[in-house]
Amino acid sequence: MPSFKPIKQFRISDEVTEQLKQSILAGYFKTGDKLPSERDLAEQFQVSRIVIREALRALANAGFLVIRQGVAGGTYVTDLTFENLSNAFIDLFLVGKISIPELVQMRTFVEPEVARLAALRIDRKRAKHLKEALEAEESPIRTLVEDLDRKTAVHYILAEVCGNHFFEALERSLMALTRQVIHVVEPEPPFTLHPAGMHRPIVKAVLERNPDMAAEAMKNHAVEFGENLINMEKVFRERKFYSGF
Amino acid sequence: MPSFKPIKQFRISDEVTEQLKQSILAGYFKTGDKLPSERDLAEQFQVSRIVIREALRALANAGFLVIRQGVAGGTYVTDLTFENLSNAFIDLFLVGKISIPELVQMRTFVEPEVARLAALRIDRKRAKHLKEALEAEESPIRTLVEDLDRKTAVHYILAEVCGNHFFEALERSLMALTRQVIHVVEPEPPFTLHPAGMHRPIVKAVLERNPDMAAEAMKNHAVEFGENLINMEKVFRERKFYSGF
DNA sequence: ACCGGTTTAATTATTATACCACTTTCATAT
DNA sequence: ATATGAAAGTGGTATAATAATTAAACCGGT
Repeated sequence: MPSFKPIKQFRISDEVTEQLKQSILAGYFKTGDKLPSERDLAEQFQVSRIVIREALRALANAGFLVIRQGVAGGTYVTDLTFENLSNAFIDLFLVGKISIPELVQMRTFVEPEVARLAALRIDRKRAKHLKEALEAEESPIRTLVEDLDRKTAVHYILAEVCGNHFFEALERSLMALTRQVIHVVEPEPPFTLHPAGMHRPIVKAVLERNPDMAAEAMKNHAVEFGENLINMEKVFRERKFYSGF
Repeated sequence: MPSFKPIKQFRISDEVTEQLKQSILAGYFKTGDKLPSERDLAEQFQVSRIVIREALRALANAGFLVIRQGVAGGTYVTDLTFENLSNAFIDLFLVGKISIPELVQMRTFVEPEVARLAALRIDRKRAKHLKEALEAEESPIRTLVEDLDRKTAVHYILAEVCGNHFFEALERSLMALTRQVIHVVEPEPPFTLHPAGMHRPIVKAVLERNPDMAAEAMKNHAVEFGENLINMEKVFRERKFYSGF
């Protein structure tokens, strides 16, 4: 007996989504281009405006489009960033599919390699950025968010320098996830988690173009920070447990 | 004069999306639960059905909900899978933010570690699965898709066994991306890309609980397969170039 | 008791229309 | 010149109606 394929019913809006996405991927619409208005698209596709809206919202949520109101508004093609990837990781964390120790293990494994690759490829311009980011870490902080921004800056630069967009995407997700963890756990004194100067040996090794030393330094950092993070979360759980009951 | 705070305008549907998402994350709706119908939600939130629909569709696209038509249909909470993560990676590949060599480099780095961890944690039941998957690889193939399914099975099992959901999620994304690449490039004879038996040394080492040997075997495999993949893509580009102009 | 068809009812999917809200542009008045 | 404000085009929201889908209940013949 032939194995019949079930009749797959697509929703009209999914069909529209797919066509629009393919138009973008094929380069028919380029970054910055404005798509026709919802009313025009409805006429072209011969469907109702709502169907068009659902398709556009789907692509906007996927990071392909930005939608603006107003007379000069409309739907514009935008450059796909790594943000959606990070959000996918964060969702997995929020539903408990990824735990903090698992995140720490991944960081401990991946980040030394990022540092190693960065040490192999660092150039003068990026070296300057790296030094500046390190200096900035040690100036007085105002808010927790600002502190985190500065502490993550070094990681971002290394990820960019490492020369592999896949590693860069992953590193950004690791940073975003870590920030999410910190945000959920709400540390009382944020200073103990990541004291200033922790990055100094890493940056030093990278600037000296010493891959092994860079990897080693990053490994130490990842292990130490990971322990702090896990402890912090443990304290948080206990605090929550005792206060909650 | 008092300093008035600007009224931040969110889209109503985003507000609804957020509330529903939080309800799910807080465990108020659990996997398998049915949300109220669109009409009921519209009444509860005091907004129109369209707003509710956009919110539900957004959460469905993010993998939190499934929507079914019909009398026993409705909106059901579903377990978040790794699929959205893979799709995010695939989108980045499709827009050219991740290249094939970068993918190969990541695989060459990550997969040996997955194999190493798997060798440390394999148990009897999983060992059996692994052996069966290896046998299945060598039976005659029917379709390209079926062939790919069987070739990826070993990787999936190892990813599951490795005991870290983050690695598992990443490994699945690597598989999904690789399949996407193969799909785009459409190899004429798929056999040369990944001959049967390639996984045998890896499985052997894992079953012997030899982490270093498992990592080494996987590394060799990843390098070899990666070279094949890159070559295949090169051939594809040239073929396309000559036939296209 | 089984098995096929048919009806029913609950739900989403789609359409149509209208109006609201936002924001740039530009003419007008001061 | 500058400020004001109307105009116009865009997405955002609301409402109402109809279509399509589908599980389940029902029915009727064998």
